[in-house]
Amino acid sequence: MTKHDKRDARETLRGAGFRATKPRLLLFSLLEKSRAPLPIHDIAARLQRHSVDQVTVYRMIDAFMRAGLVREVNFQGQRPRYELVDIEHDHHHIVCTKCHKIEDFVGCDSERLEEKALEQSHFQKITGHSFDLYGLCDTCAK
Amino acid sequence: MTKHDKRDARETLRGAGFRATKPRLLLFSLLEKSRAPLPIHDIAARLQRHSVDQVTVYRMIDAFMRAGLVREVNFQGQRPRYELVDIEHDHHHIVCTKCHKIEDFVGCDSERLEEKALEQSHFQKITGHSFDLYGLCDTCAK
DNA sequence: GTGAATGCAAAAACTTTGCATACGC
DNA sequence: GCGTATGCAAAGTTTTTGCATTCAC
Repeated sequence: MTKHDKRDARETLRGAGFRATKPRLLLFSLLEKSRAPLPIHDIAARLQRHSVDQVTVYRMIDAFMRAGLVREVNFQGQRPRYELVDIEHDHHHIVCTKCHKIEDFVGCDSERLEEKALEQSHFQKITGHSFDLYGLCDTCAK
Repeated sequence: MTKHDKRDARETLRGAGFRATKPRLLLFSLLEKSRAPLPIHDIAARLQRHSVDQVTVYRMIDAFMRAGLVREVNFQGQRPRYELVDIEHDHHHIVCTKCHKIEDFVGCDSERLEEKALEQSHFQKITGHSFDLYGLCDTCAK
């Protein structure tokens, strides 16, 4: 993590009305470095080395979600995972059903489907969506 | 639940290699009648009136999932829900972010997206997908 | 200095496991 | 009758709550 990243994290936190505490900066850094969304368990395990309590992880994730900094992702048969929200690089996930490897992909044009759904349902407005694929990665398909 | 339904449930269970026990028939009936997928908590609460234990609910759901009779559905910030698999009437869900009402919609042509994802990723094969919408229902949008 | 945020302890909620009994076949 | 499936008890996990202390501002 570079100085630049650290300053960004600080600013983002402050901007969202948070104090830039050590546990929060560590969580930010961890999520930034992680290629895949992480479950609470993993986050807590890694931050424990820095004396951050599990309870603090729950509270930080909750606060970040409310502030729109973090997003929850749910995969079949797994506990919820969390990742930083990156508006400019929206993406979806593809999960290997065998080894649970996760990769990203972009280009889910859900607009058409949202329209369809509005016609079919008693809903007025769509505010979000989730779209995930399951399959076999190179290694597991062999 | 009609006699006809009951016979169907029996046959489906037997066909999947299960004994048609009272708790299983009750679970089947409950899921059949339910318009939305149900969380364990709800299922257990309703079957408790018929002296079915919570542990049995966990075990039945697990067994039915392995057998492909039941599918798990995950919504943001909620515990997993379960619904009967109905191959002929595949559908997706639209969830109200305010009152948590759930409706179905059909017509998610994911083939194109699956192709795109395969090109972008190191995956060989897509075996499934999940697609859910979030929004405001008629009542909550007012 | 002040109040938001944290750590620690404890409680609550959720899920799994073990085993004796019941019941579908 | 045989063996799967269940209920009950108990253990194991995960998540939430309370409160005194710490630390960012």
